[in-house]
Amino acid sequence: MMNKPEATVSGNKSCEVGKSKVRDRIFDTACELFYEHGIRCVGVDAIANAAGTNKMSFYRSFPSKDDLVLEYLREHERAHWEWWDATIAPHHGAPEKQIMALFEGQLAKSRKKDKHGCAFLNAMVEIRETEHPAREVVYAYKAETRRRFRKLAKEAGAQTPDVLGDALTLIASGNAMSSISFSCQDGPVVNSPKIVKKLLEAYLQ
Amino acid sequence: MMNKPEATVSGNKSCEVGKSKVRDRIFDTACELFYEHGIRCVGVDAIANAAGTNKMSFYRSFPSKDDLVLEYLREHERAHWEWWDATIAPHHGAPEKQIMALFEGQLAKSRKKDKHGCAFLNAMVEIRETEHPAREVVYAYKAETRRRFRKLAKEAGAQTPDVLGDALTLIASGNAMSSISFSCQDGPVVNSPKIVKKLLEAYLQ
DNA sequence: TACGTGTGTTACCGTTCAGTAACATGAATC
DNA sequence: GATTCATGTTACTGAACGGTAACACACGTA
Repeated sequence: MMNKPEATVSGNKSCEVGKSKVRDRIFDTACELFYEHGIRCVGVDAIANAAGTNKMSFYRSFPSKDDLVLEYLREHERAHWEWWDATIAPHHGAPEKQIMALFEGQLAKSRKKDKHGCAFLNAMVEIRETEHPAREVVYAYKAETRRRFRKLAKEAGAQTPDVLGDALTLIASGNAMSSISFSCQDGPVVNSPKIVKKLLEAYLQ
Repeated sequence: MMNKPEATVSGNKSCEVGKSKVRDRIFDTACELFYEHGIRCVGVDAIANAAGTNKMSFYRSFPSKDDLVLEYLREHERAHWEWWDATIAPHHGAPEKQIMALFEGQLAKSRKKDKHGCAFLNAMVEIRETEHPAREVVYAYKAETRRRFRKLAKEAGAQTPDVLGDALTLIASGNAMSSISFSCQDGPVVNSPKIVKKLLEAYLQ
């Protein structure tokens, strides 16, 4: 269980161009199902069927469900930082605006699709085996979030950047949590941009 | 599944005095195991064995695992509000102090035993069936938390008590989330009292 | 034509888990 | 002593799930 695959298929052309089509379909389907219904609720059979294939093809693409879960989290991680970078990019050199953009973006996302909370936290709750590699992805994600918020706070000129950074980290976490535990349309997340603005005022003189 | 039991045993003495001893042992054990390892990870057999009994005795006390889960959450709810009331009681009439006491208390708890996040949120992640009664307990808990923080903010004299209340709600949620996703000793939660103090200063003139 | 490769299909295995049936025991009560 | 009631014990059912074996087919390429 949980050993590195190193490619079951090794040197064929389709693999270099775009991996396998079936594999992609399975992976995309799994990501949706895992986020919407949870990791443990979604079986291998269900994923394969929803992807229009079957369990055997699943196991030709992924050595185990655990490997798929790990890949699912890594993909979430990648997409998240891509979103983060794209969100702050238009305000280069203006850390306060970057921070505001992040929280407005999070609010916008919470209105659309992120109805099931934070994929990383959900994974943490569902996977309790301490040695499971998925947990390290989550730890890394949380640590990186904190680091980035503290960095932004420092760039914004806060006297206590670590404290402001942690405040932003906590608000962001709280937002993610809200989206799963409140009927989404008017949870506390709607006030988070206002709150963050106030925090910035308070901590930047 | 999930029907009201209305007491399998009805009129014996031991039931009126202290319910059944076995039942209590099972329930206490289940609460610990559910919180530590998650609801889905802990089977009925494991609970019964850890409580020093067996599955049959379990099913004589609880009509189903789902009923036990529901009771587990209600117990968490009861204990939480008991803690809340006890925490703010010494500062009656001083809402600012009450708020600070809550967050200092949360920090103290996070240092001790709450290493596995928020029991309600965890349940929300593990139980995805929308019709499951456990979800309503969580919704109620979150709504009540928000209501209480907004009330405290109002009593403290905030111009925008709903916004300050939501800020406190978000920080508290973020704290709970931190305890599951950071190596606990120095997550952002350690700065939460400072942050809350700053928030109070900012919102109360 | 022959072959390799990716995929579909069916039928399995072994395990875990919620829940039940039937019976045994031991202590208190009448 | 007979009854009652809570509890223990063993064995079972049926379903879900992760994972595998064996075989069939279709298609492109040499």
